[in-house]
Amino acid sequence: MPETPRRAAALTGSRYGNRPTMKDVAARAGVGLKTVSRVVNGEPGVTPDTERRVQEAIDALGFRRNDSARVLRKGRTASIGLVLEDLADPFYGPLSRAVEEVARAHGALLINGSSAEDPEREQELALALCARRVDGLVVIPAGDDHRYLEPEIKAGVATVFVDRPAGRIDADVVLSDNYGGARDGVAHLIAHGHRRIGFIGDMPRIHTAAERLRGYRAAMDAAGIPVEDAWMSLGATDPERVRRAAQEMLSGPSPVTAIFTGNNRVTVTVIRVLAEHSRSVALVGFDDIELADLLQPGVTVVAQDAAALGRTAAERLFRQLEGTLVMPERIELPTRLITRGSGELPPAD
Amino acid sequence: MPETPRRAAALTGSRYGNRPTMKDVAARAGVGLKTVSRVVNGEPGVTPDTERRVQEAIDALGFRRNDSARVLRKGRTASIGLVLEDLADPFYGPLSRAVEEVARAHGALLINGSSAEDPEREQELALALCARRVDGLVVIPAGDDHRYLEPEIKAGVATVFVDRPAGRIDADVVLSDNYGGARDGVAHLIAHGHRRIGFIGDMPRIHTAAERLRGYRAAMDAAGIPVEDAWMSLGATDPERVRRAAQEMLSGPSPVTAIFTGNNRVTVTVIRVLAEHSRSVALVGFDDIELADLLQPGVTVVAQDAAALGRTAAERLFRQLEGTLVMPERIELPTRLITRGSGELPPAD
DNA sequence: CCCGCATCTGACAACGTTGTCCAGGCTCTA
DNA sequence: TAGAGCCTGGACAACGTTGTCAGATGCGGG
Repeated sequence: MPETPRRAAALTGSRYGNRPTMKDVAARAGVGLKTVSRVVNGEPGVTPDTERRVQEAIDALGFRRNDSARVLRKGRTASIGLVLEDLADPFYGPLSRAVEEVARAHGALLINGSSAEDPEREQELALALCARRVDGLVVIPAGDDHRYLEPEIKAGVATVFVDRPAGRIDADVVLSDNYGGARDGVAHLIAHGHRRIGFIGDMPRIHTAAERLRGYRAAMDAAGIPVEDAWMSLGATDPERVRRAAQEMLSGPSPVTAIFTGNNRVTVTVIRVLAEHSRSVALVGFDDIELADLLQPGVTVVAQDAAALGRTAAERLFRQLEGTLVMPERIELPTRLITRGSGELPPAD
Repeated sequence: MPETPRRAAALTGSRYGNRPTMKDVAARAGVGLKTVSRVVNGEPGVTPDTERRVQEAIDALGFRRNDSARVLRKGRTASIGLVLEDLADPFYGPLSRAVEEVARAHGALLINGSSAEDPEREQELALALCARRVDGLVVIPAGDDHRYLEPEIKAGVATVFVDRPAGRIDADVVLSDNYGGARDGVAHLIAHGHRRIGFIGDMPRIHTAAERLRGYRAAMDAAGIPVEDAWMSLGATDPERVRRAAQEMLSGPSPVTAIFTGNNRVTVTVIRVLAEHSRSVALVGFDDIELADLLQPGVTVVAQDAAALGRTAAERLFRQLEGTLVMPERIELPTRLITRGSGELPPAD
């Protein structure tokens, strides 16, 4: 015997000590295998007396049904996958929670992972979830090509994209009105007398960033204000870059009197920069921020409803699973301008 | 035939259209089942030519290994469960993400769910995860009796509790130093001249809330300050209750000159109350808050490292799985006092 | 030319559950 | 009391994979 028993056990992977199975319960209760299955699943056709005997055996052995085997047999896992960008981002917390609540209402569990804005990692995660045979997938895309999901979708995995559209495939999408929200936010600044307005956003390859920039341009166009290149800055949202970008806009030959920020992380950094800045500068940010109302001045924002995004997407997912849905659809949720002071400051020049 | 084919398919749950299996791949490649398995798993002993044929068949059919079946056979799921209180709470985001990163490093996926601070839901969730045969469980307890997990732990499910200790069972626990942190925070207020200090915390049945209250009392005791009942308020952390509690403390016969808040949600509400309050009141809060530095004054906090809690717990979990751990242990992580202004205000009476 | 050995391949059982189907026992009625 | 019909219980196969083991193939040496 080349292996100790212990090592052998580790190799064959029989990790679960020796968990009792239905067979064990059946033996102990003196009934057939299928009868135990019936009791466990609350199926009819078992006399109270037999049921009691089986239940006693279950309790005595500490039996718990092995859902892996169940899944294999039934073909449905009662679980859905959520691929998002970063669980730790306060924007995705409520979204994630909303998806979870809908899943729970349908008796499903939620498996989730962060792509860290890396398309390759997104794909890896999504495919791992498919290999687990999740019933459905909610994806916040990091990449812009999702053809890798085509065979999965064809094989029956319900799929909904949120926050950003799918790339190069036809699928359900739930989005905020990024274009309209940004446009209205910038128009708000223009209405308060600003003309030199800066825009700081995320990398342009990210759909939401591009849309919000488009909204900014549209509002400026509509007001007949020519946009200078120095007023726009797109790129990574790390504090260093954003800080530099803001400082440059504020100090150039034609410094901006207002800034529109493209997402919550940018907004937070710009607030810091403005707090150190001598001149008063107006600010409107995309995404709401906790405590935004308590700052001096309060931060005016274009708020999206993250929970509604998640809820809508998950509900659509389960409707796909019910088979009542036919054509992929694009659903756009409105945003809401919340005025708190920073967006109503007059131009100071 | 009593059912239409379609309905029958729904009933038997053959959801996955007809996904190709290894058998299909084998047939198409003209090889044996096991050979396909070998190729898929990168096992040695397959000639390059055979491997190529198999690979072609895999690509042609769009085959993807069914991990449910694999799990059933191998006994390990390469997934761990995380039961937390609320995914949407900004405190749990980073914790969750940290657990995920460790899981990822070990090739495992993360399944998570929120207990909503409901012991019954915690149990339901934890047991559902065990039925899925997760390899391990990270639990942020809502309840105080975890004997229901005993059979699972005995059966080999690695288990670590975080943020709060397990109830009535012996298990690994990773905590912040709630007692010491609160004590130091209150001592900080005392050092700045306060004597009438209020404490607003979560429900006393929650371990962290009780520990932080204990820290408050210890600091007051150490300074020889008798605590009045009206200075302490424990209960749900909804804004209405907290608001009322704060207002009462500030307006009684001996109003407090400083408040220590028991967690992030309480702190946020109290900041709002103080912003409306005429007299200047000092504040130290447990848990850090985004933008706390930008408020006027900045909010002094006792910060815990949520990511470190998650990371430590998850690492311990995987060490349990490796079998290198023997005795359950209690790990306590230090907290850090961050002074920003609100905790250094002098008493105004 | 045949044997032995190494290498590659495939048949088969098993994982734990659920769906199908049939057997046996019971009750009720004619 | 016999037959019909219902109710309960159990034997068996199947889900898709992996571990075991034995068979097939090819090569080199005696």
